[in-house]
Amino acid sequence: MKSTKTNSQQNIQNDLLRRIHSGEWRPGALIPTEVSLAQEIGCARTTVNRALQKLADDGHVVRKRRSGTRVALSPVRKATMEIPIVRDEIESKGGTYKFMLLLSEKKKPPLWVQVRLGVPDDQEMVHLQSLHISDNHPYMFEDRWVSIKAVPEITSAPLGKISPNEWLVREVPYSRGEISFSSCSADETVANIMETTPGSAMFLVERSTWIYQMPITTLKMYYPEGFRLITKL
Amino acid sequence: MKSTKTNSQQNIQNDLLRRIHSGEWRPGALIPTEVSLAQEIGCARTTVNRALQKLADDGHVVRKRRSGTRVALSPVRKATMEIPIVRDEIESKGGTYKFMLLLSEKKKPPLWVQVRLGVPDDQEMVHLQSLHISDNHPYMFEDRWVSIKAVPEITSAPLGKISPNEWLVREVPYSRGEISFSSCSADETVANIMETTPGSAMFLVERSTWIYQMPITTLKMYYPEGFRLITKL
DNA sequence: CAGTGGTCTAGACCACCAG
DNA sequence: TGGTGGTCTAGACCACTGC
Repeated sequence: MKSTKTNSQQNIQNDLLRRIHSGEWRPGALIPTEVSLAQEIGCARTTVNRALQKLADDGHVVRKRRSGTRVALSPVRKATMEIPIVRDEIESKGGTYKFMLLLSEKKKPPLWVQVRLGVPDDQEMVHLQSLHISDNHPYMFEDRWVSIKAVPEITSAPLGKISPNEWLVREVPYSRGEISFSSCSADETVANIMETTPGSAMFLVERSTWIYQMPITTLKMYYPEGFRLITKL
Repeated sequence: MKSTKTNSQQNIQNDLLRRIHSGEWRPGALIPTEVSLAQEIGCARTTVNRALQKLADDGHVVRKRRSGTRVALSPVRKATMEIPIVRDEIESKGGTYKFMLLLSEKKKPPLWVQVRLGVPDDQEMVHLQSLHISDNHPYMFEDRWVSIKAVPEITSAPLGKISPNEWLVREVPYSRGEISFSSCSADETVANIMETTPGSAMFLVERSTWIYQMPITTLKMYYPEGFRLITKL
């Protein structure tokens, strides 16, 4: 009747979104059932189901058995964001990437590492500090701790040539991770390394990974003020 | 042969993930085709397809027609994070939420608003500043601009009682949004409002929304140092 | 051109839960 | 208990792309 091209899942999804945005279905309102939508559109229920599931994943609708599908009350719920890989990030902006290992030592972990990863205080780890450079300017300072128990090969890895991150990503799989974003003031050490002034507002990304309960690595990444992490909704 | 329970998409997905994490398929390696996996597992190809698509969505594998499915080289690619709704955030921590409107005026937008939203400089907007409070302590400071053209009702909304965010979410649908995270130093105004010291490192969240090319609103949310946004990988 | 993933169909059965 | 979404099956055709 009114269908223009194909009954693709994408078209159906867009159509449903349009009807939500147009106000045809207000927030909280009940949407027709999958069966009736399929009849109206003239496609298989499976196709409608996939479209609605996608909309539910994106937080636009809320689905419940028996009671049906409703337009979400708070459409702003989730955002999928790309985790920046430093080298790609720099090179995609046209910069030249360099990396410098500043420190490599074997040491017992400080308190924040014990807390983040859940490791005992008497187990030695590898402590790495490195600077990521874009066009000869400091771009990000990385302070990393790696579990020797989980990754014994780390002690003989060629970390002068390849960055710890790229080495670990290539060599060590993980099953679970956590990432957090916050702000912090630059202490004197970090300020010196990043060529900024002590007390300036740094953007801090922390990441930890595990392989089935066994801690692998945790790190802090310090970005200078002005760095922005952007994502579409 | 070896299957234990059901051939659910979830089980298959977990099984495939396990085989990736165990090292059976190394990063960059080619995974068997959907057809052969379906045969091996004893299920329909559709089911394998859905499992693999999910893994691709999560960034664990990369799929290409004709060439097949490979284990991703950089398994850390995307993270879906929950966008904090201030009231929920506070109340879920057991705090008491309050909200205070500090400023409400009609004004031509400053440069940063023009840039973020793409609005002309001569079109008046509503400028709102409000403070979100947890247990009588400043929690977040919000600096918002709303397009009168897109939302004429804003001028008569009861913004003393309900927060601008909750009012907009309930009344105005949007089709596109952008959100960004960064750090900044507190200027004197913000420091006073948030009861912190000027120069301290704030965590800044900016959000803008549009409805089909028409700008609706943009805002900056200032969180104090110590605020962390956490997400699982 | 042939083999891979991408997706739609039609039908079926199941799980949940408001009435 | 009946109606809703959740999901699997078997089959089909299409779109892309490396060979």
